[in-house]
Amino acid sequence: MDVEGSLLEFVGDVHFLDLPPKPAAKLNALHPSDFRGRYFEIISIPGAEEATRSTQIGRPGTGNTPALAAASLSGRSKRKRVITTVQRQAANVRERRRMFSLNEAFDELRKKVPTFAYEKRLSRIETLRLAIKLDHTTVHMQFEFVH
DNA sequence: TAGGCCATCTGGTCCT
DNA sequence: AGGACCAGATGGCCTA
Repeated sequence: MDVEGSLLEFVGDVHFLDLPPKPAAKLNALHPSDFRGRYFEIISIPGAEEATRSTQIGRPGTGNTPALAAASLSGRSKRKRVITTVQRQAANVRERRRMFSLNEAFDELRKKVPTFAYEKRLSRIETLRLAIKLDHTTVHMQFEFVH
């Protein structure tokens, strides 16, 4: 595998330096200050944190959503898990935290993949693909060294 | 303006 | 039961 050639594929697409903060896209967020993106801090929603720690989920019956239809097709239970607004907000907070940590991991990975001083930072998919290529190259080199 | 990228929301499923 | 994980949908930002 030609790593250098692979790296060249990313010319013009990569940047070592941080880009200015990018506001979150969704405007119907939970809170007016709920702008973050990967560069923003995760905020807490009143009530949501509490709901995260202690929640009650009602199960009043089944619905008829597309998702349920999909569940039906896959042979899974049709029982719908109904949650309150507060519980949904808490789940959203958890999901944002999860994605935040995922992005932190991506940032860590970006630091480990050698790139040129591009104008843009590596995208997530580029980071993964480059890391895979480098890993393959490393394995190949180790194999040749041993044999 | 189209396409790529990303954050967020959402609901289903998995797992403890 | 409830949190974690996942994927689809949506919409904003940016660049060519």
